[in-house]
Amino acid sequence: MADAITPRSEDYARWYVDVIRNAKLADYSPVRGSMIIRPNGYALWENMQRTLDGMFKDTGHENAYFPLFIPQSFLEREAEHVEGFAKECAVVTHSRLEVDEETGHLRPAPDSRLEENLVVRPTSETIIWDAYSKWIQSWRDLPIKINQWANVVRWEMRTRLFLRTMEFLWQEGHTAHATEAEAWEETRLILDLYADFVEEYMALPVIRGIKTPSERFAGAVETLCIEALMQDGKALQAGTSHFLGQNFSKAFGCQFQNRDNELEYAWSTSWGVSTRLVGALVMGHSDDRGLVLPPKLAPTQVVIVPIYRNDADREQVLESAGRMQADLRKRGVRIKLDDREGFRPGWKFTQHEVEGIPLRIAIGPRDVAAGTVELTRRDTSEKETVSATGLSDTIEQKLDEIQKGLFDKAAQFRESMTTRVDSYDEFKEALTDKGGFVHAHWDGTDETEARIKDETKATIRCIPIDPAEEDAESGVDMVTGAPSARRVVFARAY
RNA sequence: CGGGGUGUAGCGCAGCCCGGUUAGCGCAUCUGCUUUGGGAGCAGAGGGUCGCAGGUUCGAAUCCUGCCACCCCGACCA
Repeated sequence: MADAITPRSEDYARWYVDVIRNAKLADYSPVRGSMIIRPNGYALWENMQRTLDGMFKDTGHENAYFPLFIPQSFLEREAEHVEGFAKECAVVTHSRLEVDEETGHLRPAPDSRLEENLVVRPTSETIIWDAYSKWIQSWRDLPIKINQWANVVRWEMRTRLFLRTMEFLWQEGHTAHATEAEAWEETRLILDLYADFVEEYMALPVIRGIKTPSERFAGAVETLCIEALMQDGKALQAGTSHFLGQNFSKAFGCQFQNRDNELEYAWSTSWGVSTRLVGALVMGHSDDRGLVLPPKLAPTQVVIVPIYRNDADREQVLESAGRMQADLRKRGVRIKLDDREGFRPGWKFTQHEVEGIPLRIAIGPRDVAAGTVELTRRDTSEKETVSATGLSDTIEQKLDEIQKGLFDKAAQFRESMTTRVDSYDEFKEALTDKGGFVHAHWDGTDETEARIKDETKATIRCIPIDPAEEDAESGVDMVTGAPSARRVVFARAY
């Protein structure tokens, strides 16, 4: 069932796809660049969703749902927004199909041409701000803090499972505020929320930073982001939080009367994370044997594999296993008893490892007799025999250890993959030799940034918000020698 | 859009150069028996418009022409 997984060292891209397919997270669909998210992958997404959704609600946000179709003209309203998204939109032009008598195939019926084309949303700022402009009249109508869970479509040239698909699932938050300061506060609040989520639940350390103008969201005044490092030394943007200023409120005529009785355009933010996070999770922790999942997000945290030779053993073992399962379930542990017939224990072990279940309990006649079970950690392969009494406590403790262990390992890896350089030669050397994050001085111009990207394929991932002391000091640009206030973070990225 | 590659059973492939019985192999699937502490063994079975459309030929998976699709690598993007 599980085919061989290409080792990371041999071909990282293939390894990534092999892990996803063997762990049954996703499959290709008949349409290029779009994927089927299978139950294992969707369960992972649901766990992320559930956690994030709770965090949004705890910070005063409400969920709503805006339509999939956007009038084409809406996209024209905000100049930079058009430029950023126009070239990757799916457009609906007809409302009906009919059989072409000549070819016998279906075609859009010519007389069903829409009066105005509809765009399948690549993001929802426009349709949401059109609505907000109707809802907001007074400072008393503010703030509006809405989130939606939705799918969006961007007609990408090159796609990769989870990391970049033409249709993807995400959440997009859209808020409207009475003051600039409040909107900024919101932008920053969400950035920290995202960072906390990725670090605490996904067990991946992130850098919080500001995007350079060239990497900014189309239509934003400022884009904040979190950047994570993958095992092949490439960076991945894991979430963005945009301060939109008054760009969209102006584009959609959304004014309100403020406390000083003046007309003012609303201040806004938007922010999102997507199913790309599932890809980040895979790339961040998994190994050559398959998926490795942090317990806090794993759909199944613990699996029990019963072992027996005959019916008498079977009955005894299953009874014991059933009791453990019930105890752990009561504690809120997501646990599965794999009592499927027709699969041998060894086969189950391997399968559960491929699927990334953090902890395995094996229990056989020997254990029942001795009052023990065998525990095996997915992340370290560490195996130990522990007492069946107090098992629930042991398990909970182990799950915590795994969660922490994964974060520490990823943090250590990032540390070892972070280089601080002062010259362009050192910079190129660091990129070629080991990749990862390279901290260097930059003169702040688009030209230098573009030149470096052109010559090295490395982009400025962000200007860190909380720089290390060594990065906060001033210096000179490694390429042009012009003054630089501080180091910024470069990397080759997904 | 540029470069590379691949389309033959659910998956992975061989066969094609040099046309010729009923298109083959591994894995997976199904049945039976034996097994079960790290991917089981034996026996049997089912499953194919050879990507599509033309053409050449007595005969095409194989040769010719055209088309389509997908994957990988780059530029663009979450």
